[in-house]
Amino acid sequence: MTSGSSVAQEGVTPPVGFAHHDHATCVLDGLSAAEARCTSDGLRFTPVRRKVLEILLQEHRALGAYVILDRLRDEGFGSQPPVAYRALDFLVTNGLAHKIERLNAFIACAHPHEPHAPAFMICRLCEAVAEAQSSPARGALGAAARATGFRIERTVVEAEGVCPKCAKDGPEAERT
Amino acid sequence: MTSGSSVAQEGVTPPVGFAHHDHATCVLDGLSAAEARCTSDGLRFTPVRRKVLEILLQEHRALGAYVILDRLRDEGFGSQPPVAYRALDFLVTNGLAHKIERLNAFIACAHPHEPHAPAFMICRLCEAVAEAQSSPARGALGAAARATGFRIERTVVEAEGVCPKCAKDGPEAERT
DNA sequence: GCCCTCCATGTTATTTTATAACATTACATA
DNA sequence: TATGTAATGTTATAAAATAACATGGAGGGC
Repeated sequence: MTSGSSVAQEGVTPPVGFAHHDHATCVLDGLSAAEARCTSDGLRFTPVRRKVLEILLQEHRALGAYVILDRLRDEGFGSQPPVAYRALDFLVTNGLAHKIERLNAFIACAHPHEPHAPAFMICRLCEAVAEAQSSPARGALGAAARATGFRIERTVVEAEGVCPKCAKDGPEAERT
Repeated sequence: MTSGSSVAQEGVTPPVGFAHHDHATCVLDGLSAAEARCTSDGLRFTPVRRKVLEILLQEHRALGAYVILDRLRDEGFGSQPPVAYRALDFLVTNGLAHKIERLNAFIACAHPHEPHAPAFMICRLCEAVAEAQSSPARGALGAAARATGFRIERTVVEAEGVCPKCAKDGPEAERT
């Protein structure tokens, strides 16, 4: 984070993921935030769940369940699909991770502290994913919902495009 | 919101799908709009593609590829997955249908005339889906993208919740 | 008309993603 | 320690999607 590169506009929490930052703290902060949340909510932050969150925190990209499963196997955990899916389900249910529907893949939550309606920016070149906040009820979708009487409970907001790094690295450069 | 159940607010095109309407015209209009589009763009609106669109138009809900495939088989078309996936790919590519990522399913486009950024409202009780327009670049997501230099090319906006009919039919009534 | 090319379709096989169902183990606490 | 509940391990299978190659049909150039 070189200063200024993630200036907040219009009160938006700046997204993590594209900008330079001390990545080690992402992992440590994420794990301790999760630990705190689970303790205060009476949830069990078991070794598999912790390991899956750690795997996710190590990247600012979405990982498929089977990639996670491979890494679990390498670490000596169970290696059958339900092991990964159950841990992911726990993390998603409790707001510690999100599913990127567009990719059928999962990513650690970047703002595990408060409840929020996440929005994602997915780079189609380097596959980086950054999480921002959305306010779906406030835009055109919210207006349409109010107009029809639809009650929104949950939203999926995902933008596909090109991240600043890839845009700069040369037009349409493929992933190295 | 009893009267004017599809009143446009804030310039929003009212979504089709939840309100009463002459459903036969959905199918006919959809097919002729598609026909027109294909003719003017030099695209081939073949029998399979037409049939898949017709299948989709018959419901205001998203259908999985394998449901579509079953119906194709019933009508004497090929019955292997690629048949359905290729037709769906054609329809989605050309804006005549959309994929609902959250459901891994497909729905006919409700506004095949102009290019648009679709947004969907998905009822978790009756599975109805209505299409609205979104302006993702204008809200919090757009602000985050501008703040980081992310270039948005395509958006997925899907709201899950309860449609007006199900909300009225009794709290939490399951689908009959 | 005939050939040629392109595009669409048909078909087989496989990959990727996800869950059902049941057995076993760990944890809490009465 | 007995007992209930939640988590994990394991087997099997379902659901969604695509790769790869063969066949067929519509149009254009000759």
